[in-house]
Amino acid sequence: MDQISNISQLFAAQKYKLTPQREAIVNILLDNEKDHLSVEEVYMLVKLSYPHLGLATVYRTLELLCELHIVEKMNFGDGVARYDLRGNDHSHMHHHLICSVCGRLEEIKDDWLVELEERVEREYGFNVTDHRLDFKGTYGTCKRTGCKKEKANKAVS
Amino acid sequence: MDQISNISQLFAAQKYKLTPQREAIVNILLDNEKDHLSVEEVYMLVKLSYPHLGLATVYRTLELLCELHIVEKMNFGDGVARYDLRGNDHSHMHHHLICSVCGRLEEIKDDWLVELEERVEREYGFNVTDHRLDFKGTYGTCKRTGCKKEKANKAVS
DNA sequence: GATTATATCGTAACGATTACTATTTAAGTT
DNA sequence: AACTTAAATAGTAATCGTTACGATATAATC
Repeated sequence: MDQISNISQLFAAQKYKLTPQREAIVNILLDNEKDHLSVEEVYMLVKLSYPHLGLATVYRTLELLCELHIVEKMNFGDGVARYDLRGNDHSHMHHHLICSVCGRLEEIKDDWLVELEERVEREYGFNVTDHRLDFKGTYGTCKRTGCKKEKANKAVS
Repeated sequence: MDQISNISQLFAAQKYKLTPQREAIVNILLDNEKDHLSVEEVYMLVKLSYPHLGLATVYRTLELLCELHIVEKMNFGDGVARYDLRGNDHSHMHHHLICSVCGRLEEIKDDWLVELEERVEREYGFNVTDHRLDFKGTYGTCKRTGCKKEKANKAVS
């Protein structure tokens, strides 16, 4: 099933309406799946296809998408909330690599934490429902300031 | 060596002064090592022993401590920055368990990620300098709303 | 002791987010 | 189809954490 009708069903299941505004916002997120957009960035992009849309609606819609576990609200330390589309199973968040030279943010979509979660359960009596794993560091190719240009676009942490 | 003289040396090494205000703030952090205090909380606590201290000084000092890698600035999703004392080796941040029933925040001080960091290096050509690992979930003892009282104190995420 | 740099204080300014009121749109009812 | 009720949007004002700024105080240097 394609993403948008999948999401549409999630809305319906909770008696939420997939209004044109909400659909426009979801499409922006799908079109920029690789990025971690801020509210302001979503707002700018969505205004291209839906000029009349208000900022408050973006905030409300992203909050709703969060509640439905379609996106994850994250904070990478740059003062704005960023939103990350969850996978189709909506189970866990992916892991992140954050380059401190160029600011690039890459995702690891596998779940590397299965074993550690079992260990947490065993040793701490703690049942894990979600996790967050970020690595900060540098790409080998970035050590010689290879990709500083990107930094302006998405400064992170 | 005790913590405060250790920190004192770190200040001196970078030609920063350990003023009475800064020392008062550091002591609050040491006295509440287990917690993850917000700026406002540090401000309230430090005012008990140093009533004249200003809020801006708290912000500046915590920023400085961050720069010296004595504390780590974190964001658990409740809208305020929180600060966590790093270990004595100042190498890596600890992992966190965040209970979604009671809001409790526990630390795992071991580093469970050595292997995964090697894997990141190998598979992604990414050299890790720091990491962040949070688990969200529930304690077995919390499943029956065992400790809701604490929630008011430190709502997280 | 004069000079210069560093740190603090209090508050104003800023910026992201939330709250609020009026208006619009959709859904349900007779 | 008109009426009623509920849900969603728009625009903006208010809130709140954080940062910036000018004035003052403290410490270091000569």
